[in-house]
Amino acid sequence: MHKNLFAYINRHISSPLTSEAEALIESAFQPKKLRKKQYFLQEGNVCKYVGFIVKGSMRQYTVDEKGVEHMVHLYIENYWAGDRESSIMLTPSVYNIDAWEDTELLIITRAEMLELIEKIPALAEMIRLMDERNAIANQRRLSSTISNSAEKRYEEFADNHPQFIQRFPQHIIASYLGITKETLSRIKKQGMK
Amino acid sequence: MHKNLFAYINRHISSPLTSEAEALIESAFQPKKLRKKQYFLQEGNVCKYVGFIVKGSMRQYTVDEKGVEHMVHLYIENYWAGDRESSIMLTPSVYNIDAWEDTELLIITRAEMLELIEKIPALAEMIRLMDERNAIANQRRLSSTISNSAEKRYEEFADNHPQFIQRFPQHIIASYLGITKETLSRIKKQGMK
DNA sequence: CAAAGGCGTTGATAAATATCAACGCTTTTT
DNA sequence: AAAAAGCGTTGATATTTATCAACGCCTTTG
Repeated sequence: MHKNLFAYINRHISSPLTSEAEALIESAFQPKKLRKKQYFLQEGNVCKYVGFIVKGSMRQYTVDEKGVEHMVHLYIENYWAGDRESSIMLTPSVYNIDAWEDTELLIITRAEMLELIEKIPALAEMIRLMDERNAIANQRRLSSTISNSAEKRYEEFADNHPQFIQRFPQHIIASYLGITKETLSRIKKQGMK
Repeated sequence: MHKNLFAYINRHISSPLTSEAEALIESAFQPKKLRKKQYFLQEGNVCKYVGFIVKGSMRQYTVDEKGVEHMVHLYIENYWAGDRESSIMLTPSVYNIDAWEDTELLIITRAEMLELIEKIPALAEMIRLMDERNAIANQRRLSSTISNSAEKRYEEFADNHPQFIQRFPQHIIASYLGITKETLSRIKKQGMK
C-alpha cells in the first residue's frame, strides 16, 4: 500500500528515495480505510491529518444555512486531502471531507510530517513542488470562476479534468463549478447541439 | 528603502536577520519605481520578477475578448506581486500587473531568490509561512466565490479587507468580487437601509 | 422482489446579475 | 480655464442562473 506513495514521491523528486527514507515514511504514514460516505473530517473539528489517497475518491465541501453543499475540492488517487488552515492554525474546520467511494488513505499528522521533512530533504522538495502546483491550480480556478460564464467554466473543467467528470456524478460537478445541477444539465444539452 | 523589507521579514521569522543576511538581501533585491498605470508585467510576457511593495498599490488582472478587465489580485504595501505560474514554468503570463498608484518595489528574479534562500535559512522559513497564508487566503476566497451571493461576498470582503476598500475605487473592487460596478453600487445602497 | 433513494432531465417561474445608456460630480490633463 | 477622462449612480431592459415541482430510469437496500 505504501508503494503507491513511494512511487508518487519519486515521481516528484530528482533522485529516488533511499530505502532508509522509505522505511521512515512507511512507519510515519498510517493506513486508513473509509467506506463510502464516511467522514474524514467533520465541520467543527480540528483537522488532525492530511491523507494521501491510494484508492478511491473524496470530496471537501461546506454546508450553508439552507443545507446546500458546496464542493470546494474533489480528490481521487494521488491527491492529498485535508484542511490546511485548520491543521496549521489548530482551529475548527468549516469544511467536511468524506469518502465518495470506498477509499484507502495513508494519513499523517502535521507534526509528524514536519519531523519527517527534517529527516528527509527530498520530502521537503516534494512538498514545495506540491504546494506550488496547488497554488497554481487554485489561482487558475479562481481566475476562471471570476471571469467566465458557467458554460465556459464547465468546458474548461471538462477539458482539464476529464477524470473527475468520470468519477463524480453531475450534481457534484455542478456544485464544484458553483452552479446548480439543473443549470449544468441545461448547459450540457446546449453544448451538444 | 530595504528597511521595510527587513522589518517585514523579521515580523515573519523566529529570530531576527543577522547583518550579514541583511547585506545579502539588500544586494539581491533591486529597487524599482513605477508610475501610476505602468506595467510590472504584461500579458504574453514571462514574469521575470517577484516584487515586494514598499509603497503604493498594484493590481493583477486578465482582459477578456470583450476588453473587460477581471481583477485577480489587489496589492498594497507589504504584499508580493508576481505571477508564480509564469515565473516557475517560464511560460507567457495570461495576466497583467500594473501600478494603481505610484509605487515603489523591491524586485528579485526567481533564480536569485532561490540562491538567497539557500544562503539564508530564515528566508526559507518566511517563504513557507507566506505560501501557507497565501494558500489559506486563496482557499477562503475560492470558497466564498463559489458559495456566496454577491452581497455576502462584498460584506465579507469589506469586513476582512477594509484597507482595499479605501485604496481602490469601487469598480475595481466589483471586478475583484466578480460582479459589475453597477451591481456593486446597488448592493451597497441596499445594504445601507 | 418490492421499496426507497440517487441521479439526471424538463418545464414553469422567480430571482440575481449583466448590459446599455445617460447623468452629475470630481479630478486630471491640456 | 476649458476639455477630457474617471467615477459612482440610476433607470430600463435583457440575460443568466436559481428555485420548485415533477417524472423516468437506475441502483441499492431491506
